Amino acid sequence: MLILDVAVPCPLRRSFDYLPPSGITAAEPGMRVLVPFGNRRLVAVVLGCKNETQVDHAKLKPAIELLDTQPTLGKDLLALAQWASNYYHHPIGEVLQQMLPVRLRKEKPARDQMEPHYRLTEAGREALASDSLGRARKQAELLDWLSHQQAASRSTLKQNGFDYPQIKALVDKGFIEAGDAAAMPVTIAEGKTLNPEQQHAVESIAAHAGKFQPFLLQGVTGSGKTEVYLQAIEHCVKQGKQALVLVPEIGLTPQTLRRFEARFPAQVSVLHSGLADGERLSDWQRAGRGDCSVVIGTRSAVFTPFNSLGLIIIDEEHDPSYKQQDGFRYSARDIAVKRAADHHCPVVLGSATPSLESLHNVQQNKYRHLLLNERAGGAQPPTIKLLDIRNSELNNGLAPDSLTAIGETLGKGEQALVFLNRRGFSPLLQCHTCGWVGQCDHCDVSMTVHFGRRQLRCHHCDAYKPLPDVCPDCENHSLTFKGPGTERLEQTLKGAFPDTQVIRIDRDTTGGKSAMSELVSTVNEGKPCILVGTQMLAKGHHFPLVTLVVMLDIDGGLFSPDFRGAERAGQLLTQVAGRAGRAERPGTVLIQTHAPDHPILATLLKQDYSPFAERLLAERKQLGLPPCSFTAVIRAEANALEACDRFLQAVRRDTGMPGNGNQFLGPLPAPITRKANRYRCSLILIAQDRKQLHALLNRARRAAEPLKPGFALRWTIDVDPLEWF
DNA sequence: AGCACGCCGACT
DNA sequence: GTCGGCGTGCTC
Repeated sequence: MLILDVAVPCPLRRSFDYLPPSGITAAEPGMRVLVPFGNRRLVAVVLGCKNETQVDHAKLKPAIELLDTQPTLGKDLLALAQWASNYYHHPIGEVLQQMLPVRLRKEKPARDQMEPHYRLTEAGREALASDSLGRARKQAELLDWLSHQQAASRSTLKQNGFDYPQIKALVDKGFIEAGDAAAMPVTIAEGKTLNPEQQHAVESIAAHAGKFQPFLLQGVTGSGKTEVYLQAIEHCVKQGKQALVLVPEIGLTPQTLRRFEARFPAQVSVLHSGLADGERLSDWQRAGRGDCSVVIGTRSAVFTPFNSLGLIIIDEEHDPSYKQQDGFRYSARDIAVKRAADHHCPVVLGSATPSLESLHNVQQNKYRHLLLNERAGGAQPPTIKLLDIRNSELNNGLAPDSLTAIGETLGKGEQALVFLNRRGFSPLLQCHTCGWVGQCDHCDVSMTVHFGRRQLRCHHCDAYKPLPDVCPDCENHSLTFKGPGTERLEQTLKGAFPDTQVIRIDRDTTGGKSAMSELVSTVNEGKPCILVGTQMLAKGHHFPLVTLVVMLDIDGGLFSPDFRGAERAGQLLTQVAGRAGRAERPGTVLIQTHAPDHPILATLLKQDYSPFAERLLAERKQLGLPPCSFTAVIRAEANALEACDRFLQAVRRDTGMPGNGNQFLGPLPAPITRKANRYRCSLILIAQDRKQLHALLNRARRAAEPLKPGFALRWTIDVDPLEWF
């Protein structure tokens, strides 16, 4: 009797046995099946076939329908899912569900989505040369654009502002033709000349083709990491293999994308969250067929199927967006390294400010270190100055010296950037008469004032209410704003420099689809202006005319209760500093601080990230914290704090004594105890090696599962957590 | 996670 | 008298 072992997308840490659908006598692992589950129908994945089952035959149900004729998930991805399920202690069914593109999670049968690729015909080339399109301006633009690209898919054309009617018109005129991606010629555009450091990096990576080897490519801003990626990919593609490039969530800027597309015409697939499900599926399948050479994508792209994977690149590898922060809490960076090992290929982790994890791996000789210290075009590193603001009169967070410096910068016809990692007008609304503060009804935090919207908003849940005119308690007109946010800074700066454009960049001003790129292009028109923004400013985008950066609240990171606070602060500072000054214009970074003698700032002042990181690493070693130890967090969430605490106490007790340097921390209540009306506690597990951590987690799981908390209590496991709460 | 089953308060 | 609140238990 044929029995299917099936992974069902539900939070249960096991698979389920089913009889095959009627008429089906064979199924392969990796195929999707539609199964009855409880009283629902779910798309599940076949893990394997067997002849017998422990399950009572009366309970056994037949599957409804086999949805694939070919396995959707190949052996490699299936094995990766099993590995990830064990590593992250997450149910296999949910892991597999995350691997599938959204389209394939639904019960429609899979159909290969072949997206046509367009290229110029001879007639088109002549038409372009003779400028014969006349009034059809958009069509002429398309033709011109395509002539530089060799070929492009419909979605690529759409991304570049060309619509289907224009494509159709040109096809009808015979100026362009459609074809399969596979039939498109693999061409590679000429690369730039490399400096010796870049050359060495590319050669090292290329020399390890076909072998598993991680590289940490550490290069200061402007040192040309991308060119190294491109040429390493070129080697890979020339051997007929595919490359995967992972970028942080906001790192997929149009500039970056264009650079890849220009180099590998018609060979790049893009996978990111903004894509429509259909487009996503088509690029996913295209990669699986081997019809593209390069896949660029954010976190989930690490699960893209490949025909022949030859290289993985993880850009800005320190970026926290690689770690999924809910549900299946995987790290795309770590999974990418595992995938490279499975596929016997090199993997490059690139960053100007590497994570301590990766630097530790270099020290352990697991990763090879490639350094790029030279800045392209001989640009000078910025000068970093500390501004002691103790006892200084601040104007909404800005020190007088900062304002002076901004004025001087504008006077020189240059641009200034003011960085504050706090959006909104003010983080606190308080009554000067009775002391009332605007607090969230659902979380233990104060609400942020959003002046433009005349609202109080909670930054931890989606609560908001109208901004009161008088104190809700004592009805006096004595409400005051405590502390600045980016919105307030914008106002202050507009007041101080009335003739200068102030551009604010944060989540509130970049909400629209193209808002961000519009703001960026306004800045890069080159007129003197002041940029105000949150950490969105620190990533991805280049502002070549910014010569002054002012950082307002670095202290928060330095004294953060989170053990990664200092690492984050240092990375942020280095990245933001990298925004200042290019080529011929040296930059200045002003750091406002109450702790000018802080040793971490002192180390960073030398304008070198490496000694700073080494110092932190030594500290982590001494304290037995990651990456010098291995951690996991069990979090509990319920309507009452006591319930969480009691549950985690019980888990800790039933897990037993860890010993040998392995230990528990907690249960500890989260610093923001109540969030969206839920109370949260963490139990932290610290182990001396990976194996012990997993042994500990297995025991904890066995302890937690039968506890049946009884209340509406939810608990989760987070392996290699970025935060303890 | 869903979804059903089951046992106690304010409504036509 | 019932509609519906969410506590608890199950899913091959």
